[in-house]
Amino acid sequence: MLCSASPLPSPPAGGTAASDHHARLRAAAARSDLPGALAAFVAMSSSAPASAAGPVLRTFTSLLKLCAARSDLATGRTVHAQLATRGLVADALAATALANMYAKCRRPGDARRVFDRMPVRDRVAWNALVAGYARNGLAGAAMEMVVRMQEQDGERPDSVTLVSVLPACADAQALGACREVHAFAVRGGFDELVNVSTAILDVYCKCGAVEVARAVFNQMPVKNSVSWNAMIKGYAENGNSTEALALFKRMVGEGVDVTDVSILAALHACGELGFLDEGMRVHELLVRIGLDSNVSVMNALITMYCKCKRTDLAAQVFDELRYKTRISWNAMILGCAQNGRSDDAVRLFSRMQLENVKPDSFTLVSVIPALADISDPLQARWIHGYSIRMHLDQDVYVLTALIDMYAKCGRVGIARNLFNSARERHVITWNAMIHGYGSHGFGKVAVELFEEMKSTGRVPNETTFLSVLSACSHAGLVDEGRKYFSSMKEDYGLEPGMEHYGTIVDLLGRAGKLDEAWSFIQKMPIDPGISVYGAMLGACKLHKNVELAEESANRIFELGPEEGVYHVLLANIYANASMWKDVARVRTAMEKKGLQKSPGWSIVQLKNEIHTFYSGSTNHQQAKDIYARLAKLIDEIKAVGYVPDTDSIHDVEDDVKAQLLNTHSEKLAIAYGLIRTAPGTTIQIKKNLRVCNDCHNATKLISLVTGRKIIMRDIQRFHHFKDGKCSCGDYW
DNA sequence: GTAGGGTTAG
Repeated sequence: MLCSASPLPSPPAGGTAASDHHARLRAAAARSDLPGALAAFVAMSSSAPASAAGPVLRTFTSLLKLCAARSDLATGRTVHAQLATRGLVADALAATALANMYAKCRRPGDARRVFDRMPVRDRVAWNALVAGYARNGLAGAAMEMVVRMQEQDGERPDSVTLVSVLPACADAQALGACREVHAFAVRGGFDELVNVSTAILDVYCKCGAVEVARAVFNQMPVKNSVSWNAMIKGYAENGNSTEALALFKRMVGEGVDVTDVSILAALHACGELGFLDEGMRVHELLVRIGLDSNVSVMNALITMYCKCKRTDLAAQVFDELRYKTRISWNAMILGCAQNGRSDDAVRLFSRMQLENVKPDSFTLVSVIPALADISDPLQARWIHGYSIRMHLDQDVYVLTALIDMYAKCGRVGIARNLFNSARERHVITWNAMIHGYGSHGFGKVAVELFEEMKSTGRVPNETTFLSVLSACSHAGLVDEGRKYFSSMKEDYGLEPGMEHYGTIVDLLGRAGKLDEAWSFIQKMPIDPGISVYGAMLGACKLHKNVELAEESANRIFELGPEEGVYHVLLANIYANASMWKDVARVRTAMEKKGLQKSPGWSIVQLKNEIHTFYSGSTNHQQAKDIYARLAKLIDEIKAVGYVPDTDSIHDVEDDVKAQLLNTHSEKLAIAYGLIRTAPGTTIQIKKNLRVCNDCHNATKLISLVTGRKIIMRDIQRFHHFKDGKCSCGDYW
């Protein structure tokens, strides 16, 4: 059964046809022309007797190599069958090529079967199996094979073995195994080889030991582009984009060949750091070295510009891209969505479909948040149906985005149904659902879900805690919130971040425990940021505490906020206490710093249209009807006890104050919603700021006198108004 | 016949 590869069998007399086929096959294989090679192969096999004039082993192996490169399992199997009829499958060369083919076609089990039938296995065969397991995610098996090749066959691993098994160590996050391989490589002198040392430093990076990797890198006698790239990438992936970029610049400076991979890593780092100028320099460089024809590089360039908040520059690159891949579209859509350009994201998504580019889960995960932001229930339902038609609705990423979207469209019930029907749930899926409940004020349900999550063995992360803490805050669950905050570090070893501290201040502050909130801030192990003092300031407004408000505001102003909201908050707190001089002082300071208060707007969502209202806006087509309806509405709610809350307005007479209040954007939006919808229809409003006290109060009464349910999404959370009450329990 | 770095995600 054993067949030797050499000497080459000579063609039988008159077998010119067979050798012609053979020559054709060799030529096709050399051109990487698999169909051509296969055609010649089949012709040759049928025209010549299998025994004598059959193709020589080398043609088999080169054909198998081609199949492996193209993951063409069907052709690979044909070749396997031909080898079998000739009794060649036990040959070391053929079997190794076969095992390799199966491994590259994602059939490690078949690779193993071929391997097991080999009567004698040499080091190359072992190596092929190790590499096969490693590349198919079977890290444990790959490492085990390295042990067995030594124990079973007495084969010493060589450099190929090491380079093959190292990615498996990374996969398994096996730092210990990596150290072992490293030690072995040093003992055998393999670390002199650039590819071995590069693979070692790469695995150290992937196991989080970047500094060890750097030591290996520094000691390498010879480095090439791949070594530099692995090290740069290592820094970038371990959150050290600064060092990644520095190393990239050194690479350029030392004249090392910059490749597409180096550029990809550099762009990634620039994006992470938001370094637009550096990013543009990399852009120039990549054009100079002709990498602007490389789509992957251009896609990374789009992402870099988006991360630097320059969707305009990204769009320019995108538009000028001659060959766009699906990833180009995905990167651009995501960039728009993450820069608040939800409409553009949705428009691009439509264009993508017009141009017949098939979306994938990445596309949906990018466009669904944009639709969540737009909050149009009709479009929400449409994208859900679309995800189902594309068979992507059970993809965890997509599903999680859908849950989040439904919650943001005010449909927590649908979100929960999706959550329940999920075949697979990641931590983030739980987070989205918990956050959904919290934002709607269902703090108790959020807490129950959190408990269920823990009891089913899921490990919460920082975001889970943020969601559950914020849920507690919005529902006034102070004790639970305190408990979870300490559990974070004690039970899960998670270090609270600025946002967690801010949420606890919010929790305590809303509940009126201002002193406790203040001393909590004083004891923080990290320097409190604007968000923390901002939460404190909000609580001071709610509970009318001027003294602590001033303290908090002063800290905020020292930190240099970019928005005028904090000045406005402080001015309102002074106004409430009738401290008019202070009001004027804060206003002047705000103007001096050139800070502005963003104008408030509300949108009302009708069946398939969205209408935006600004405070006092009169440019709507039906403005007259709207103001008339609103006036009537105010009379109706006054009859059930509405008293305008003019606290937040000053400098003008009382009747003007009431007038100003009555033209708040949310009231206009509600009035329009009432005009345009049938009795009993739920009205859905979205507001860009926090809803004001007076509008909150008025909306409660409007829900009472009209018998309508009103769902209002403000910047903080959702309010469900029904029968004169709000789901937030007046606690927001 | 086996082999190092690699674009988009909640």
